[in-house]
Amino acid sequence: MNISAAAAASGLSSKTIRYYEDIELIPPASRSDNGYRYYDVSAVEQLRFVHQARLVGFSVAECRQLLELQSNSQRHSAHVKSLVLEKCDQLEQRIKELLQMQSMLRDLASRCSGNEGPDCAILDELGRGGAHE
Amino acid sequence: MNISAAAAASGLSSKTIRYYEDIELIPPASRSDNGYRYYDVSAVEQLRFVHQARLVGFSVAECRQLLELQSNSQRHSAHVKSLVLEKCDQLEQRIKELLQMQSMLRDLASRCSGNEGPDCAILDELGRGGAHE
DNA sequence: GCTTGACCTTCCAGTAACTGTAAGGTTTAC
DNA sequence: GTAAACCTTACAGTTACTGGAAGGTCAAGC
Repeated sequence: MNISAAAAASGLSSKTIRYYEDIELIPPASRSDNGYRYYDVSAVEQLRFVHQARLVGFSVAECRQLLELQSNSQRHSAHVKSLVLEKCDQLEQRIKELLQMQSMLRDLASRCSGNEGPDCAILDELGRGGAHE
Repeated sequence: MNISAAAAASGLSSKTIRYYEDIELIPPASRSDNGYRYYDVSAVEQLRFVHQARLVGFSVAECRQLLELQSNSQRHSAHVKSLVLEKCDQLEQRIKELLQMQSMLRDLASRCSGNEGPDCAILDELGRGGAHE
């Protein structure tokens, strides 16, 4: 299939597939006589693999690692699992940070009357370095 | 005070302060005779303002808006408040996404035995596009 | 046979928000 | 007088794409 069909089947965009080939995350696609990229079932599966890995939060560099593990029959599944659990922890950390930001924002909003006048506790607090907690 | 003292007082790095000046987020700092940037109390307050706004999740472009509002005595505090509440919603959305990623990862991890063998449900699932939910 | 639209190709630039590094001037302390 | 610790500018690199230009190819319809 051509690149746009492979894109549809994998969930990536054509542009992104070309980009991944460019940075050598995936091997160069084979080509039809006209020079168009051509993808078979296993190539599409690899694209889907990368797409899914990105969706759950792995960076492109980490996807590279995962692809290496996938093609390595000497791998230990414990290694793969530890990458997943580590990513889990990173997400947890990030979620905590976002929750804290959100609570600071809610706190700021609650102090502001939100009317037609210029007096604003939010601006005052930010200027004083007042986003605490 | 010099830039490094201003950095310490505002929470930004010297590099970041120069960068903000470069992109005209903040006005050019005044200069001492030797050409060094010089910051007075109100300049530092502005730096702190930006730092705090970034900390709670505003983009640089949004910081620009906030600084404009801060310097505009005709502002309505309702406007500021609505920016804060909107950012709150965006954070909530992002947190939901991260939670979902995390739950997909946990699900993947739970299916993998994590031992010395190569068989790995995580790699299988990613290849099948199996990170669902 | 020709045109039109939807594909495909490559290549280069831009995005966000910095950070790193190089090359060099200044100040301060010993 | 020299070394450490500042400061300056300018340019490249990071992450993960996305947009756009310029041009080749293919299938359908007239």
